[in-house]
Amino acid sequence: MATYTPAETVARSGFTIETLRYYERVGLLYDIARDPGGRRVFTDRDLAWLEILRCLRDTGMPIAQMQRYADLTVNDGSVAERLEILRQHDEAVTEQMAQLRRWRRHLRDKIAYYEGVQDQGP
Amino acid sequence: MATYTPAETVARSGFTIETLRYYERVGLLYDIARDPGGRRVFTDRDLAWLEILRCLRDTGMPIAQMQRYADLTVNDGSVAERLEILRQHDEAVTEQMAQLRRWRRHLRDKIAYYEGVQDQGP
DNA sequence: CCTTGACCTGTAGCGCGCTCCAGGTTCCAC
DNA sequence: GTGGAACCTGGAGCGCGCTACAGGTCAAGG
Repeated sequence: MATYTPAETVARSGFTIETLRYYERVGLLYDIARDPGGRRVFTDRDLAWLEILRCLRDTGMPIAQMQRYADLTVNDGSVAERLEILRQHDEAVTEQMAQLRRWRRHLRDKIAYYEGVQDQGP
Repeated sequence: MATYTPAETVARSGFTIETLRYYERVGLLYDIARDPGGRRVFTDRDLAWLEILRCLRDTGMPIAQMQRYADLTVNDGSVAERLEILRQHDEAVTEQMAQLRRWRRHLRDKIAYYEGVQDQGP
């Protein structure tokens, strides 16, 4: 199984090393291996998990809920509850997108208004 | 012209009174009238402006940029620059929506995977 | 060897966007 | 005219999600 140094993991995950350490501390990363010198050794499994974290984070899931999800995953918790979390989040993301669409319409109306003002000159 | 008490403004704008006071303090609200007792009196113009602020805020514009926009608006600043800000923000919102769409696809793949796992039973 | 730089742990601090006092006024209903 | 709610100002505090030390270890190149 391929392994990755912290620097490689930073490059591949897009998280900073500080964020990775922070995530490990707060329980979003678990069982991260160490080499004999004490340095972190990341695996493909870890990178896959980091991608999930990035997905959840970048779609606005709070850390507390990510912790819940992480806990269910590491402790072989209920698949049903994991599904529940993901489905609810999917709904939240959909709602977020709808909201953004509505506001963008607003924004574009405003832009059109200013374009009209501009055309009429000062 | 219709006027509104702080409580009415809270109800109509969706901001808390604390947020309204904060926005006034940092320069996002300007020339808010006072009644003889010193209380704020909001007008339709203020409510319209609050809706713009809500649009910008809820689509992720940082306060510093809202301040720039507010400054241009209150001081009759360049319409071209206001347009520039709004257009850039429109692009940012569009990018944000595209990102969300991509992540949602991811999320749904994950959900489908768990549904498969669940069907196979324990 | 010695330097250099990536990495470690533990802990403190920060920036953003509010949010919450403290201590006081004003208004309205009774 | 009294009680209570709504409001005021000024300033401190908070929650989130990192981010930045301090002080040290380890590994590789010259």
